[in-house]
Amino acid sequence: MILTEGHGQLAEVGYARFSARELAKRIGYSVGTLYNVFGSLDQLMLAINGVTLDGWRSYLQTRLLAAPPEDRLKTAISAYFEYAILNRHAWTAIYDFRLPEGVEAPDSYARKVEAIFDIVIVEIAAVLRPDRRDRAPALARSLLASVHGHCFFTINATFALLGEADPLGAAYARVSEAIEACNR
Amino acid sequence: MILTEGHGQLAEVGYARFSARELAKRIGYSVGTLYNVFGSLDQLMLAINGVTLDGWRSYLQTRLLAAPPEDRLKTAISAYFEYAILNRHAWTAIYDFRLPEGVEAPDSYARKVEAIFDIVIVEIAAVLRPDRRDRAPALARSLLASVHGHCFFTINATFALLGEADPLGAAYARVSEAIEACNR
DNA sequence: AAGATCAATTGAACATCGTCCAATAATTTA
DNA sequence: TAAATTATTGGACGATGTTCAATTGATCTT
Repeated sequence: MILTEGHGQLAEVGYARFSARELAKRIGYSVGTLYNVFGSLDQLMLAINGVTLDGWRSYLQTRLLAAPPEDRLKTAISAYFEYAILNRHAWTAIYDFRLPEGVEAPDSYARKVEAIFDIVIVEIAAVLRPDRRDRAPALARSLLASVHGHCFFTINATFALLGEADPLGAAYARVSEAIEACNR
Repeated sequence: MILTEGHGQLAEVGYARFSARELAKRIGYSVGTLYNVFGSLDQLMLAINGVTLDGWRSYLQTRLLAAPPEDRLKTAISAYFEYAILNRHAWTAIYDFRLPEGVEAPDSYARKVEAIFDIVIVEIAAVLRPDRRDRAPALARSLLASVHGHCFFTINATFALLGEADPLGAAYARVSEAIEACNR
């Protein structure tokens, strides 16, 4: 309940204007309680970003459920963009927020990231030649990065600045080429 | 001088811990002066990120000057990564910082981004079939996004978390495939 | 040289933030 | 019921972005 409200506030105002005090006000507790529960703002942010990751994974899964077999990859990429655009602030907060140097994210958080990654691995593997399926994880990582770049440049207006009219199409083209190259 | 010192502070402490008051202290002026000169923290950040963009472009150009003709693209991608890694904090600040909604970056800033983009266009065009050279701008935008994604996941530890051992190699593979596909 | 005009610079004041922690309230245990 | 444990509070602290009347410094006029 703290987390859903926190996620809500983050989605509204964005990472830069997110405030623990404001969240405390919204859930009807005092600031101190938030700190007793989470220990620090960093841990709270981590937990809220975890909610976003869960929602993102869930969105991808739902969209893929209704995807025609021949269009699953396109659906996955579209869903990636859609969630980011529909949840601009929460999505960008995943990348805006960084743990202090040296501190690394707990396993629970890493698993949420891996869960999204795993969805993509399956889809990539499905379109690879059977004897090349072992390349799916590495290819999925790389294509996830490519799609992320396209999505990020869409959301932070870099593409708009450069006059790119079809970021989604470009992302899909790059993914298709890579898979084709791997299957050749 | 304000800007170089500001860029220095940003490179040291990172965007999250950057402070106008601290910068004022470093340059021997008061906070108010900083605001008189730049109007707001946003404008100051924009100007400092502009310094980073200039440095980045300059780094790319320098590295390309010494690049063997057959390896120019690989050099460009490597240089992209190198600058980001060598200037973690300043580089990530380009993406951490965002203007308030509705406000867009001034032309001077857009031109700095385009300058980096233009460097890549030239290199892409050089490896495209002459009759496909018109695709260079769009392809450059897309490949820049792909490389950015790989670089970003390298720096924010997503790749480390996923066990990716060779992000640069992956980025280069994706770029090569796209160019090959375009030339086919 | 003195006075007047303009520009540059200051730093205190304000609201807000993350963080801490002794004090208080609520609940559980004995 | 009394004691012990847990949950919650909210004021205090230092630091932040931002503003702006007051001050200093420079330039020009006469």
